[in-house]
Amino acid sequence: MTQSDDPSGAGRKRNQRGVTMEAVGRIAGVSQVTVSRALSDPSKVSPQTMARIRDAIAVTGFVPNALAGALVSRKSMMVSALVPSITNIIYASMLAPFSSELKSRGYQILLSETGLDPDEEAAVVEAHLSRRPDAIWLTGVHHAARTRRMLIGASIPVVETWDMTETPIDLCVGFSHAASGRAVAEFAREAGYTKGAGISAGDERAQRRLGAFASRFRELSGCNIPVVTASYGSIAAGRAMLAELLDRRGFSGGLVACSSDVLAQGVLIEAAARGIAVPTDLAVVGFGDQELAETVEPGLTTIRVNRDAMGRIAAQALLARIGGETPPRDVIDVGFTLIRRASA
Amino acid sequence: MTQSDDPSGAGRKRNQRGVTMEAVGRIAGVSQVTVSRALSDPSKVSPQTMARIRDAIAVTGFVPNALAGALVSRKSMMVSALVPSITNIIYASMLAPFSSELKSRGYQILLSETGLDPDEEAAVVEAHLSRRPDAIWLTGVHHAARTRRMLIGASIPVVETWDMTETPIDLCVGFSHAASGRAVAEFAREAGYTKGAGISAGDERAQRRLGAFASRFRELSGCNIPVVTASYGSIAAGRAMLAELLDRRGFSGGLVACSSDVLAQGVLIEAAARGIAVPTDLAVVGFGDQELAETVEPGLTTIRVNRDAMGRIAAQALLARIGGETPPRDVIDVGFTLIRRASA
DNA sequence: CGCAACTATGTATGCGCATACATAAAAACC
DNA sequence: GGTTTTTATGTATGCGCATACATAGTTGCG
Repeated sequence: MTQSDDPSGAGRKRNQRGVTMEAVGRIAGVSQVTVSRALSDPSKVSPQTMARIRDAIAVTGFVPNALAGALVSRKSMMVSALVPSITNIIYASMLAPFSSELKSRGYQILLSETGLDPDEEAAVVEAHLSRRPDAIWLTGVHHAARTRRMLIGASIPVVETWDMTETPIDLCVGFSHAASGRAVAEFAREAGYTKGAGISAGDERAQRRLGAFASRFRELSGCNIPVVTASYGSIAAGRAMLAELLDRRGFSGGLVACSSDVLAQGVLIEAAARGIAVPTDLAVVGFGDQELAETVEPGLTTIRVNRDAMGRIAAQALLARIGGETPPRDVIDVGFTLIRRASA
Repeated sequence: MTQSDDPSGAGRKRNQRGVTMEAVGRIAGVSQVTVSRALSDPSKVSPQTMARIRDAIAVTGFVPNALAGALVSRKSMMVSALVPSITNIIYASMLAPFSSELKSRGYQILLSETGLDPDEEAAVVEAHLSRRPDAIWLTGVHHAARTRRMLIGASIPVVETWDMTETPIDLCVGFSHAASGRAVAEFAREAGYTKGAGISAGDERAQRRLGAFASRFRELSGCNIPVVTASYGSIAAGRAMLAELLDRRGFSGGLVACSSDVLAQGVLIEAAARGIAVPTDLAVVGFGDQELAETVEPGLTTIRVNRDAMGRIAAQALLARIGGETPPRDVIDVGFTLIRRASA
């Protein structure tokens, strides 16, 4: 018995701040279900009752317990989002439209960083699944076997983003990193650059872009080009890697493809510091089309990926799946565009 | 009766993918509680039983339902984080250490963007409280009255960050925006700048910084200085605002204080485009000490705020409160530092 | 050997809500 | 005016787990 052995009537002391629908109902003179209905579908409740319930809610400061609601209804109204890093604007800028699209439909975001390690991702996925999200967003398409198993077992909609695969766990919204690298090589050829080099960050996708760039460049020009790898894509790393190419790799000009705009900005700064003219003596191509690409001097030629669309489309695909629809395609390639500015 | 009227034995069809502790226990030959104990405190279960349970979990792919656990234990192991925008590196870089600190203690982050509108924040706070977080992080100290009421009513630890107040809802970890603005004015005086101007983003905290800068500048130099406001702190806005100052506000040199490093970068770019020498003809001071401040040319003089410490300290303060400790101080000022580089 | 203390497990219960089903009263219909 | 339909509400139930309490079996100790 929760209430009945509390003769004082108010039944309040049992837990300091636990206003429930039961308590609201008692004040409004109705039962718990009626309160529940008033909140989920006011048309099912008479206007007078509605008013009394509203007053009771205001008086008590009642906030419904979504945990209990989720437990019984099997709908948590939460969507998990797993990104490698929230401080990386690339991921954050996909997350923002994703999140806002879902918020407008009443969903909340359970966010975690996974780093770039598949095992860490698996642990995070497990923690998230224990919260019973209604859907889940993953960054990338390479996951631990256990991750795939858990996600399939959970039988919830899953969207993998920021990459392409023929075999999605469920849905995939992204683009081909290899194709973007090749596009830069093809641009280099068309623009007449016969020498080249690459600067990559250490993560697998960056290396895939630069690897594809280098091998396509070789196919088209017949010559091998140096690719150097920084552990992390910072401006400082971009400067250091250009120095490395020039001072120790025998690179002496041509087109430098970078795995991110930030690295490319470092290259521009180092070139300026050395008095190397861009694009005359050195051409630079970035990746990402962040704001800085347009504003640095010279403007940065780069690959634009529609991150906003990716976030939005991923959210819509999940919402459709949650609604039981079978989407026409499991895999959506949002593509990319090479934006030519002054740097190459 | 959940199981007993299912004569087929396995008792599985009732809900496609709902492996429960009950089901795991049936396979391992123990009861539901024993499974619960095995997971929460293995020392309470015999090694043989533990092994059987582990096998059963592996076979079924069981993932505990944290919603149910949270409902009964009244501990959700979730912490809410409310930030104005996740794409703003300022907030994201506080969030990252905050999140990682909490993750190491088993907490997950429920994240939402609030924008800069107090009413929107109130709605988000309500949605979060319905999920019964064990604590909550807010950005800023100005909230709707309803927000304060809800948070006090929820009786959970609350930390307000990225600002200072004498009257925190619960805890406050931040710094004084006004003091940072005054510090720039005092630096200007000491460095010998007698003329000045300000460029602010539209949000209240930015305006507070620039307002304090302008009034302190006036106190020290006796002259009024123009302050222009951009709705949003972008590079393009920084360029446009410098143009505005020069072309329409009669500003002709001296020190320009900007409410963010990004705006300051725009100023540097516009100055370069106009052939104005920095710092000789125009001195520039930013705010935030983002990576670009160190790498742009000339290096940007700016205010550094230890965002990493703020995130970490806020997390630790919340954890202490959750653990029932009474912290020595409710309000922690992490301060700021003026970093002098070449731009001023 | 007898009783206390401990170990390993089980039974009972309810967290707060949504859902299925039941019911009373009012409205609609021929 | 009686029957059907609709409206407004209530009763009963259980989601999956943690917690309090109960109960065998086991060990310790004088």
